Amino acid sequence: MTLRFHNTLTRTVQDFEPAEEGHVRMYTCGPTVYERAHIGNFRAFAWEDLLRRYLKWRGYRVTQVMNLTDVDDRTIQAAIDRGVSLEQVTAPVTETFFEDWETLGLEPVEHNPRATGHVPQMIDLVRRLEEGGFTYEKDGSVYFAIDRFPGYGRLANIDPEALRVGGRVEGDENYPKENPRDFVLWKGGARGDEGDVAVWGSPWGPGRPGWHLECSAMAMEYLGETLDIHTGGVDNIFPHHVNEIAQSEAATGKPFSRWWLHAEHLLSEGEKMSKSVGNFYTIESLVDRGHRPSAIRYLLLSAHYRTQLNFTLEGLKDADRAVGRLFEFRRRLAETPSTDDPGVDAPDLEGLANSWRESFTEALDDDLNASDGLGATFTMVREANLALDSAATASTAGLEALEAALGDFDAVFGVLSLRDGEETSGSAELEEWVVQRIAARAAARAGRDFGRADAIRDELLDRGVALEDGPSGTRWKLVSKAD
RNA sequence: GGCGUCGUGGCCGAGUGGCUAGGCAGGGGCCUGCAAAGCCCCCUACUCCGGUUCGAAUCCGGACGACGCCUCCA
Repeated sequence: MTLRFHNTLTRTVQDFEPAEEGHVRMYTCGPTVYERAHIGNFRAFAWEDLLRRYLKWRGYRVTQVMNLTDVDDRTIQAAIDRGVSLEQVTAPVTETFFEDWETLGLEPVEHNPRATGHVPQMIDLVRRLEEGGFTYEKDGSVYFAIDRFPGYGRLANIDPEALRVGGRVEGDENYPKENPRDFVLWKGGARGDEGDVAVWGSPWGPGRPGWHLECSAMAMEYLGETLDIHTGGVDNIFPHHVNEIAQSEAATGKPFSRWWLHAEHLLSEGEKMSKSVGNFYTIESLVDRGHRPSAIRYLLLSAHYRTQLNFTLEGLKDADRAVGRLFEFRRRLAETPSTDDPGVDAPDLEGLANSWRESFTEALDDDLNASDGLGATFTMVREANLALDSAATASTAGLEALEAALGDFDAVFGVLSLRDGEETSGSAELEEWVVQRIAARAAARAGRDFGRADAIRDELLDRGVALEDGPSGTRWKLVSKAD
């Protein structure tokens, strides 16, 4: 089968081919850095990371751009409220954003342009639009006239005539538009309330760029005039992406992006996340409560990206167990004695690995069906466990094939590599103490003093250390602190 | 009002016109000094009402319910 994605432009699943063979140019709508991002935001970023990793695993070179919106109404308001500069608002938030990014094991993308660093490019774009006759100016602001762009709203399946005029638009007297459906490219004119928090010079006088403008300008700066894939959350479809298309295609006369992929929202405890309901989480708050990042990442990726996913703390616990199962399996592979004796490998481990790869590829090729891919992986784990139960040793080639399969799985899902870091104690003292207690317990068991042995095991468990007795002795692991 | 998505077993979540998703939880067993880990077995569902069909949870129609967007929220 071929790789295919759901394209919001056509509302159908289409075979995917980048314009340039073997090279995917991808743009991702990034965060507005006015306050710390929450897990809902990270559902989209985690999925985009899965998409990126899968494309790479399929052999494509990926050039991805994710912008940082560091100037908009909210960042400006925050700066005014606190009496600080825009930079003083956005710099710390940007820093925590990338901390969370790293916590979740998201790969760095090729470019993270800031809006404030690309104002000249944005002004250029507005000038092109002006020359093309798509704009009008009023009181130092420049607007895009949507009725001069045929096909406006196609992405969102919106009929421009039917667009309701909301009270919010009428209420913004700072930007009087000819047509309430038009959008601002350049916000100029007198904005006494904003002071000089965010002001750039332009051919139309001092002002600042509109939100939609920045993505088009930065995407074209780094990726050219036509992208292969543009991603974002469903809430961005209208008006943001509709407007990006309008201003980009009006300027260039070329399709702006060949595929538009949109992630559904994350629900929290059954309803939309909000601070008032108290179901609002950040990555940091979850980690502080003892949840493992690998579990958070797994949960965010476990449902198909085009379905609403219900995030619950119980679900997070389930996810933690599921990752643990994969982790245990990989550990078992590493501990299974291997042999090069060709007669030994009665269970066909290489066959299991191969059929996994086939199922996994089929699942992910189908519009990134992550749940199906996970299902295939767990099926391989169960069958391989069963095969290993029936033999004391396994062939080197078979074990290597399974390990390679898990490596491939993790190149895409990235949960085992996160768990690796979480399993180490990080404390030499703890480790030394654990080893001592295990030795003491072994002595008690040898003397058949099981009461004492169990007491030691409980003592370790209180410290978050679980023991497992196996043929080759006792091993230990850290348990989740979350519950 | 307009546009759109969705209703699957205790929970979470794939999928398909007839053939086991998967994870977690629960019950029984094997293993273990007892556990843990692992394996086996069980619990086997598709909101409701019509229709199409040899056969529908899967297609069509309707009802009910949930959710999202409708100018700057991933």
